[in-house]
Amino acid sequence: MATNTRATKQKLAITEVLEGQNKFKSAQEIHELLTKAKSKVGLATVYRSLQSMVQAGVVDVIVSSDGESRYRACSQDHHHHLLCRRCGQTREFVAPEIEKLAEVIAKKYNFTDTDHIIEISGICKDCK
Amino acid sequence: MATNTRATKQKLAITEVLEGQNKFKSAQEIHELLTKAKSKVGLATVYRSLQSMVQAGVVDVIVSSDGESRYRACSQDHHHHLLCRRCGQTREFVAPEIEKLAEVIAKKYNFTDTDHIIEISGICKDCK
DNA sequence: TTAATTGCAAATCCTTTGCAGATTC
DNA sequence: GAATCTGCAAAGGATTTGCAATTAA
Repeated sequence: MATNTRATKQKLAITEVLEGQNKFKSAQEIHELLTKAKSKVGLATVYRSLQSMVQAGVVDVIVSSDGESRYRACSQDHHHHLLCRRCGQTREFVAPEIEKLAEVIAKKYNFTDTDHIIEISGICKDCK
Repeated sequence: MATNTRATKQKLAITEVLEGQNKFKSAQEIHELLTKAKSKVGLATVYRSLQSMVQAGVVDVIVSSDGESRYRACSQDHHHHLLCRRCGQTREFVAPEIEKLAEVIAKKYNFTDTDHIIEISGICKDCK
């Protein structure tokens, strides 16, 4: 593939927006953020840029359960969510042990560049 | 929603097809299989049935990297998935340690009746 | 009977593409 | 100046939805 990549205003703007986020965002959301930031970038360009950034390894993607791809600048500390099925409240938590285990499991099956989704749900004490 | 579910020929046909598979299949593939098997079932019905089956917990779903959902009859044991972001191949794994950790974390925040979603993604060795 | 389910086609939603003009190197 | 980008609008592909007809209970 084209290992070539030119530094354009659009790509810089996208990179900037991505770095201001700590959660995965969809291409459409990124496009909205750009618009709000007065950077006019076409939606198609957002998609194309994100694509090349993923290939270049500077951006991470995940596909959510509704089939939408979500992007985030690589290597940031991430956390996970604990969700109450009744009231919808969420809490964030960090669990280094789980991170490590996930890594070990991936390695066991020869997977690299790993990422993971861990969501725990239950009934919180207020709803009990 | 509707916890009600009627036993229709269509659902039976879908169940039958699913049970004859050991790999995740997309709704469209399942629809094709049905057609080949001389079971005329509308595509919309396939989607709707799969949806309710997932809710009922008798079918597993995963979303592949191209945004397509794939379905498979649940296997007995509780397991998780390792997904290759590039080719979409999946492997199942069981990790009692993770189960335990998830439980511990939930308890720490006073959550009960817990459940969890754990998906690890990466690039498999064939795609590297 | 009657509420759930189906099939069809139209409608959505996210994403990709074709192409002419604007840009970067 | 030439190879890449961009923007726009049209095209694609998966999934959903409206609605009248059908069917299970």
